[in-house]
Amino acid sequence: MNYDFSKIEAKWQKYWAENQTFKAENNSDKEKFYVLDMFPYPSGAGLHVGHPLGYIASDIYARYKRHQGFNVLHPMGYDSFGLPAEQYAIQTGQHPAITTKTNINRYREQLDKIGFSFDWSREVRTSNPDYYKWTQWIFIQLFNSWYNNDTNKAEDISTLIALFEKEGNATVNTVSDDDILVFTADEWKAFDTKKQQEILLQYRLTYLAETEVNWCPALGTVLANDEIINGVSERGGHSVIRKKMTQWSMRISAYAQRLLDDLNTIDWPQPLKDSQTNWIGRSQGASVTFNVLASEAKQSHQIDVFTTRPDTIFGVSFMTLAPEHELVATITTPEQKAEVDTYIQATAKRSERERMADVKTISGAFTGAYAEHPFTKEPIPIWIGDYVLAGYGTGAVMAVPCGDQRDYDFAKKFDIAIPNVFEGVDISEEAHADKDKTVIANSDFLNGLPYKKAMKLAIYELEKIGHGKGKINYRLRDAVFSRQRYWGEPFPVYYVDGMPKMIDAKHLPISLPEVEKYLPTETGEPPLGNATVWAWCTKENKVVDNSEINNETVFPLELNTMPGWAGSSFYFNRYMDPNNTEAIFSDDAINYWQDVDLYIGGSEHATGHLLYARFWQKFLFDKGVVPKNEFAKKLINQGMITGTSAFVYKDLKLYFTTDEKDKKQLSLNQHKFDQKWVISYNLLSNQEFLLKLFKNTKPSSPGALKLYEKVFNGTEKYIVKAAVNAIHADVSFVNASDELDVEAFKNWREEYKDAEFLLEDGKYIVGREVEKMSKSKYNVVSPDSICEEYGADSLRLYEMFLGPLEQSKPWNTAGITGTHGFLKKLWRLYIDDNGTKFTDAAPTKDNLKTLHKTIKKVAEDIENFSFNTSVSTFMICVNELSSQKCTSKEILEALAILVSPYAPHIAEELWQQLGHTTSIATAPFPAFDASHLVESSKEYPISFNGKMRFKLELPLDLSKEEIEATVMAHEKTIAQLQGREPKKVIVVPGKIINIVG
RNA sequence: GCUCGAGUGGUGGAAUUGGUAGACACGUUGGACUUAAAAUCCAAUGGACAUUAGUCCGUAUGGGUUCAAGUCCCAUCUCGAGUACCA
Repeated sequence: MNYDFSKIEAKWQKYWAENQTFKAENNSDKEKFYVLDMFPYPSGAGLHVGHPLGYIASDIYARYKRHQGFNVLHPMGYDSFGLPAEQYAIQTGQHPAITTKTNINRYREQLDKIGFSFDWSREVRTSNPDYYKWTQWIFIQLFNSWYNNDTNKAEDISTLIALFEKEGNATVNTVSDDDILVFTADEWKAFDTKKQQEILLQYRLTYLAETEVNWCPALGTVLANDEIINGVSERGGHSVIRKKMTQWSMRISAYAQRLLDDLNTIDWPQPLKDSQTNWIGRSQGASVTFNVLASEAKQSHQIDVFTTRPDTIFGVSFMTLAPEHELVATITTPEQKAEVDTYIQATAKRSERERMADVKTISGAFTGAYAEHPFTKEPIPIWIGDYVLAGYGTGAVMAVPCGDQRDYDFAKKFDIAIPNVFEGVDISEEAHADKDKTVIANSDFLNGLPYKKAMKLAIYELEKIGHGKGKINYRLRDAVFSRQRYWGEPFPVYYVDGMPKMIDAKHLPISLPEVEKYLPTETGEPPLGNATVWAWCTKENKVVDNSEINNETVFPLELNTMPGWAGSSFYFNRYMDPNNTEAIFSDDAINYWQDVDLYIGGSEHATGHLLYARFWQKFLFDKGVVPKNEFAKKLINQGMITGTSAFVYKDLKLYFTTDEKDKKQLSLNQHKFDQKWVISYNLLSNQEFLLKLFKNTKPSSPGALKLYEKVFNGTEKYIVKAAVNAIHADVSFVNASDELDVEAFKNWREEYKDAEFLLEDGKYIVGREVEKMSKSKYNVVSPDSICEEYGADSLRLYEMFLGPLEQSKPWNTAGITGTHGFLKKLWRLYIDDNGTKFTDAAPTKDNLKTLHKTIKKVAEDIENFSFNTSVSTFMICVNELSSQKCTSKEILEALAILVSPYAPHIAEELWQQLGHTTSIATAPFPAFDASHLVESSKEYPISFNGKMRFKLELPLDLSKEEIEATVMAHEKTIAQLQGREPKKVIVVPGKIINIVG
């Protein structure tokens, strides 16, 4: 009986589905283990072999944990709201729900073929109203909360109102909007409801505010900071401009410190933690207030700055404001107005991208105004410059040119003084930004102090005179939560007199309305503005026709939708109890499953999904909804699988040179053939071949003829070089030896129908290059085709065999014959043409040694996520057992279980052939017994001066002295030494012997 | 620029605490079987020299520590990822 993988795999996939083998129970005496994959966005292109890499790794781990007796939760679902489906809808009119469903079905089909042990009864789709009901629910919880810095957690908004009623807002310690009006308890009570609501919005964890946003005109929506890469949109690469809009925002800044601190409590990759740390961007320093010197006509103003170097405050020689700073217009003197206005206009025109690309150009303008130094009372000129960002800190800096390179460059350019406040430091060439070992000078009371002490004292003195205080600043901005798109979660929000009101949670979900067109309306409103049934009736508590809006009982609904990250910020919790209609999940479910034990996914989500999900988890933790402050204990980033592109070479041109290095001659003396040639890879550097080719096709043009004469009749020796155009060939036309199926290629590309292929040894060999897997490079390999040709087990093994999980590595289908051959060999260990081979024979010593060596290594490998090395271990094991002619059932049963997490189909089949009637999935993992590995002797490497010269088998119970004596007496040792007396003999029992001298 | 990661045969990679560099595969070469092909099996395969025995070189480069370095330290180069005027 042969290894018929397609029959076996179909059989067991059906068995698992019918028997719900991998259904996880929420009530179990077993210990829980939660293995999670980042759920995919179901794109129209389907999966390529790179996508399942992480899923295979997590599946191996999940299956291993089942063998270890855990109750394993291993779910899968779809992040099914998103831009591509909507873009497609705009182009074709097809409802995104339909495309999304089609894509999901295709994904499911592909996933099923690979044999994952997902509990599909728990599938979630973020675009499903049963699911986004809870996205909306969390939004309402955020709206009804504020952040209390005293208790350091989110609290219900009612506790804030109680505070206001008792003592106003002066003493409230919170994270809120910046420009907050201070009021007393009496004033609060006197405010009308609308005013009160406006004030509360400034404190809520999700709030509506006019913010400067990243507007992408091409996509017709705003983007979050993490959706912009190098100043253009992550999706599509469209330009992004800054624009003021009223938007929902999430007050993630309230959690900045906790998001930073708790990174220490989770086992996540360091690079990922680093990038979150970076993104949060905590910096410690002080805020300092400068008074603007009032010119006669004007009232006094103050400018707040944030600085990390209050110790250098005596080095301030000017101030710089962002061109957008609100005070610019007010303080600019009439004489400078024209210059300032010109500058502001010029910078406004430059896009974010230009500004970023052009860091070198220093530009700015003087406002004519002066501020007063808080200590020296000296006047300080106030400039504006676009190196100061409006969005960071206060949009203003105190410039200390001696200690900051940007300030230094600015001062040089505009000829501003550069006072030196560092002891013994030369600043004639550049600023001195180093903090350590720096001693402050020329700074009144700070003189002679090192950086740290000066910093403390400066803050103390600033506080004393009321001109500043210690402050911690974060780069992390509040996250814009509104998108002007159709295919996203609707907000459970309606507007009364311009103020947002939450729909009561019991009326959720608020389902996405139908629209005629998915584009913005003619008046520039988001696509939901096209909906005709999109108003909230407070009497009937349902969505009604827009015509019923009377702003008394029926009100307009919010037109924005939520961003892509909304639905993915809590799905891991929803999997615990995904079909619950009463609650986001039951108490039993969350208390049992708690959190994710292992999360596997791509590193591209470092500052998006993974930061937002941590934020929501912390919020839900504060509200007592979830028991854990962090949702995933351990996280692994799988590396990308790249493609191995194949190239053919056309448009052959020859260059002649007399010297390998003489590049000048290369550009002269060239000859292009008229023939339509496609030349094989190795011929490109074959002198003999190229010369012959040139000789045989004697050119007709005078120039080329001259060259011909020179090369063949001249006295000088020429080196010939080929230049070609490389074009991609579909990788499916290329075999394991890089040989191109020329006929298939010709049929694929009409224009090469009559081209002449210059072959080597009768073959056309392609060039190879590693590139990202993409349709346009014709290097995409789909898992379906691999499953069809080699089987899912071969695919699973091969994906793991390619290399370490975290590393990126190129895919080359050629190598899969290795793991496929292994499975055949494994099969033959159990079954051959005459049927099953296993017997009740007692295992031999060698059998046991091989098995237990394998058990030990594989268990260690899985725990360390070193899946590639286990595959080699299996190969070694099967090679050894084969040559031992092992037929022992005891050994073969254990081996089937070991292999089962990696190659589950063949393992199930062998398990059944061995006589079992239940699935192998929960068979206990074989126990390791070290006694089988105990050796009595060791083949010692004998080194001379560190170089291994020969090996010697010696009993392990010899003492150091005995070993040394035996080795020194050995004939090969004597031969090596050739009469020399060794200086030293190092003996490490059980390891090595090194003879020095 | 800054931060992090990585450089090992023709290729993917192994070497877990400093102790036999190149496991395991792919590819290549030769052989067996076959009318032939596929499949399968056997052997060789880092480089150079050598009839053999063996010798020398070899983990990006240059130094260092050590009886012993792919592994530790210093410097340099190259590639990849993230980030980018963050005051």
